[in-house]
Amino acid sequence: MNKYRTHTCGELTVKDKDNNISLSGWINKKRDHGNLLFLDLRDNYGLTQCVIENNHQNFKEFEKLPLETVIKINGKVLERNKETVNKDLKTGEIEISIISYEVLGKTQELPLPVFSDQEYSEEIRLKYRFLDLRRKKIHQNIILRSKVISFIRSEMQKYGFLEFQTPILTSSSPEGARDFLVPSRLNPGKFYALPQAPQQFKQLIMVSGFDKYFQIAPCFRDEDARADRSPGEFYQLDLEMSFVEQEDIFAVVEKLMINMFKKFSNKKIIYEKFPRITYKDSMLKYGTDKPDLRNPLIINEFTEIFKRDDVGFDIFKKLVKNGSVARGIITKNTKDKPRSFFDGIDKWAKEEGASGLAYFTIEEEGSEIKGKGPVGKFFSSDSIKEMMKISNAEIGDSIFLACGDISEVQKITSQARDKIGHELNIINYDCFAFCWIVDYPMFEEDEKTKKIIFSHNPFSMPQGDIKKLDMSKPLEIKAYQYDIVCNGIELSSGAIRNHIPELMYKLFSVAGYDKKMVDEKFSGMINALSYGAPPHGGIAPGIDRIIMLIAGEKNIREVTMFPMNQNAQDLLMNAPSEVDQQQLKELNLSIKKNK
RNA sequence: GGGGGUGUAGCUCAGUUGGUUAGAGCACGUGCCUGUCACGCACGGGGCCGAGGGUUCGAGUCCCUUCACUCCCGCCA
Repeated sequence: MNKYRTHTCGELTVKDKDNNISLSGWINKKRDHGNLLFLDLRDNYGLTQCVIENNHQNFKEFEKLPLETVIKINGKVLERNKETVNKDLKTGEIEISIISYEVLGKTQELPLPVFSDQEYSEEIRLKYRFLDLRRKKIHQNIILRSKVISFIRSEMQKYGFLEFQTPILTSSSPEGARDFLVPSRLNPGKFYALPQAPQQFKQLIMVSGFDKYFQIAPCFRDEDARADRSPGEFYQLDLEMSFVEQEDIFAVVEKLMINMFKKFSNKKIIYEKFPRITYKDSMLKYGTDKPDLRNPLIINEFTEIFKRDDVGFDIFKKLVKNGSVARGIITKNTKDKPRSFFDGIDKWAKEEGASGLAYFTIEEEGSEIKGKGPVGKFFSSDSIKEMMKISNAEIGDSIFLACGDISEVQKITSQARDKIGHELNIINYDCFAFCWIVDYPMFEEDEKTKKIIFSHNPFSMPQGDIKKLDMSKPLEIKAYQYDIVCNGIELSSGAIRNHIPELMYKLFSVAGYDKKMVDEKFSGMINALSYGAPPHGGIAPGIDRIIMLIAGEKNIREVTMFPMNQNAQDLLMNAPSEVDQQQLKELNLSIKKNK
């Protein structure tokens, strides 16, 4: 028999009535009636009410045990009478009459209460993460995470994927995020880098003939944090398949996502066949490549309107003349919304750093269509009709307008979609809206340097006839590159890879890398592709974000056991920390002190 | 690197227009209480009001600097 317990705190029922049992766990809560004391004992599995009376020889001493003390209780299972049953507890029909007990782990005064639904500062939560993790909600989130990961493993195996590990100490790559570097003792002056993703390795696995690979892969990127982005490290479901096209990848991932979200969440999945939206359309209609499709609002292109002679909105007309674009959002039937609603949106836009949002409401006076609102008077009846045609707007709807350079307008209209949708309460938050964003451009122009750079992954396969690709117009080349987005959160990106070395050199040369540089920086990859590489492709959904969505959490720390804070510090383990001079010496490093 | 928010008891927070001894709930301590499940009641201990400087007769409150946490922008192929 186990020394500490015969049962867990979540399993005893009336069936165990009159049995002598023992439980071990934490004192979750005490209710001390002076001559009678109730104690809720908690472990990973649940809560059991234990009771002790003042005729017990240790009653006085027992009363003094602080919350969160770990104790073992020997006792007898009693059926509760009808009036005292607690329906909220699995074990609510019984209680344990305490015969004897033993303190297994004492506690100091708690820096944060475990039994409470209060919110605590991140600093205290992270410093005492082991206490925080005892709390119900986050404890359940972490268990959910474990279950989701197990589910992924078994599904992937069912689909015929093999799980492999890839190196953690690897080489620095010139593209992408900042690397974490690890100095090499045996190779003074040289560094390993932690992988930003196992990108090259998974391609090498395909070249090695393994056909279908997956891994719950740790990824390391030295970039600043966000609510949905852990600093330092995160996990991806990294997968890669040989002899496949884009559609084959989509089929596997859609199946996995739908099975997973259905199994672990009750929220509705709006589109079981994920809609495909081209990057170009997404940027136009939603102003971003991670649209939240729960929101019905759509951005409309109105630039041409401001070239008309019967539109007198001079600020926008002038901007448009100089190459700016004008786009707008229609809100349905908002003619009776108070002025404060419209001005609130405008004010908000200004706070977001935009020059504000102009607006008017479409109204009918007699048979005349008119714009009502601060800028309504600048639009002729015909021009409003044209805008209504473009946007399917009707009488009683309102139009919010932004004008500026294209990236500025995309940004503010995208944010305005969220803001207005939220204010109008037209977003159904109780569902999942997945979509694929497809046809990403291979290259883009760096806004500052005006250089041509890879827009996503340099290893992606360009679309079209490979032999006829026009490298003189690189910005027109699309790639077999795709993202999954759910509820406005980018879950993953992937691509069909370029497995043809000559084509790789060509594409790299467009981005300013000559053959020598490519050979040097990507020697492993290029070399491998030169010895018979299969066509292949893959994707890498972010595990942490998937769990965030399923758990309904807004912050990634709520689904991460031991996260770092925003400054990439681990307050529990005190990392990063200074190291001994001796360690530095062995690594051939010296620290330059900042003044 | 830039912008916003927050910082008051162990924890979560209140603190008015600058005004005398800085409050509440939980936790902790003492006492009472035999059916609670957020048990109840009474009493008590506990404060560098994030730190530093300034304005003022007087600063938790106003100003400046700085630190911490957080959200956002940049960044994240």
